[in-house]
Amino acid sequence: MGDKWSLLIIRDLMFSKSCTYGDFLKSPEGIATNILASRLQVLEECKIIEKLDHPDSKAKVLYRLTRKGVDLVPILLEINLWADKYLSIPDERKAMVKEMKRDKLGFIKAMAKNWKLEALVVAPSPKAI
Amino acid sequence: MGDKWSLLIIRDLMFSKSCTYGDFLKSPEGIATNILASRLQVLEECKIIEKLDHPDSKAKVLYRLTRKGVDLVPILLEINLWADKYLSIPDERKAMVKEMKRDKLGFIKAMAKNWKLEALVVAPSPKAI
DNA sequence: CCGGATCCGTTTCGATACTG
DNA sequence: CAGTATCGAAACGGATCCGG
Repeated sequence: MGDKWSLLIIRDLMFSKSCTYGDFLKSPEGIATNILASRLQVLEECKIIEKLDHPDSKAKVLYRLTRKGVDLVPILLEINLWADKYLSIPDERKAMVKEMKRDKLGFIKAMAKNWKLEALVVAPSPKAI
Repeated sequence: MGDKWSLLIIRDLMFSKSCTYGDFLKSPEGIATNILASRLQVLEECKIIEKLDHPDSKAKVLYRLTRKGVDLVPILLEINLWADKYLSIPDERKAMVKEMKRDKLGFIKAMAKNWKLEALVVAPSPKAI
């Protein structure tokens, strides 16, 4: 499951707000629908992501990183740092990389914490508030 | 160049003593000769590895990580830590992972240092001494 | 509409045999 | 030893169709 597309899905889950099938499709790299579906399935079987019912509509599905998935953050972080040094990085991600550099451990902890918060926030629909 | 085989080549260069075409072929994963050749070429084009003449024989070729390649160490390290937590790791690598955990920064620095030493050691043939 | 599944032409991969 | 050549198998990707 360490292929290009899986990595991009994980990246989107971590660093963008992407969490639905449609979100991943919109990613600039342009994944095909069949590839996306198969990768999501593999990642779910590996227990790196999990499916949740979307609070708003039955037709939507939420994807979320599991603990095993969140533990991939340090790897993605190092990849970002390397890419920042040797490749060109999209502007929108520069601030994040800067923060990674400034406080690596803090960044990782913040990510893990965000995940717990989001678990609570997602459950009740915004409309229900 | 972030595919399975390229990663394994880099891993071998970093953590095993592998540095020739033949060494990589002997890796337990069993890469095919044509794939190996193509990946070595790509990695060289990306300036992650470089070719050197083998000091002993014209027929041999040494591959070595460049600075850009050595800078991948933190990524491989984090992958090892994750794999150690969630997958089963070969016994021979357990000691190394333990050392990585104990002193992450020290490990990375040691790797970088080793590289400079090896650069000096490799140049003159052992026979010439 | 959203989340997929299916079909199909094209590209890439990879095992083996072979060459310098 | 360090690679090419060949060729079947697998993966990709685009378009389209299906179910809730």
